[in-house]
Amino acid sequence: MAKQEQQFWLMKSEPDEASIDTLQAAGTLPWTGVRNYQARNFMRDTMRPGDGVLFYHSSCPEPGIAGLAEVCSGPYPDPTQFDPDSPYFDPKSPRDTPRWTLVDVRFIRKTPLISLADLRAHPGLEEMIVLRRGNRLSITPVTPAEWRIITRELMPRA
DNA sequence: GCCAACGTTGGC
DNA sequence: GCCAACGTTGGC
Repeated sequence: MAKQEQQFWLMKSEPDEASIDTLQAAGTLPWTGVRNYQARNFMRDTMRPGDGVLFYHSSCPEPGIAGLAEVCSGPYPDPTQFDPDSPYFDPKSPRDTPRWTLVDVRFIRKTPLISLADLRAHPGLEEMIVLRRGNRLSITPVTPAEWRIITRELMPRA
């Protein structure tokens, strides 16, 4: 069987809810709460264990990449869609054909914050989806070239 | 708090 | 299937 190529992603999280420190403390976290079909489809159809993840802090005083993680499970139903006490409860999601799917993410390491300004200023990152005007997608693919630039040139040590 | 961008909903 | 209204995201 041919070895699958590693893929790369940027995943946004609001640090008030789950920061890189939350992930570090937990070790792994289920990526709950995604309620956007495009982002769900990435988790359900495309992500694989071992894929690299740029952990991004959004909607906070210092938005930017705060650490590295990796996908560590296959897709499975997001349990919060069935929990009436959860803010992510979706009463329209059928039990037998759950609407929302997630993957687990494992902590690798924290990094000094790479701000949006840092990303915008760095050659080779101009096309990153997260930098596009009006972008709201919480999970976006990162190209191997972008991953290499970010992890090798913007993250000191290793 | 503002507001641009964009996804979703629902009437028709 | 169109599209206006509405809600949410997320940087600033």
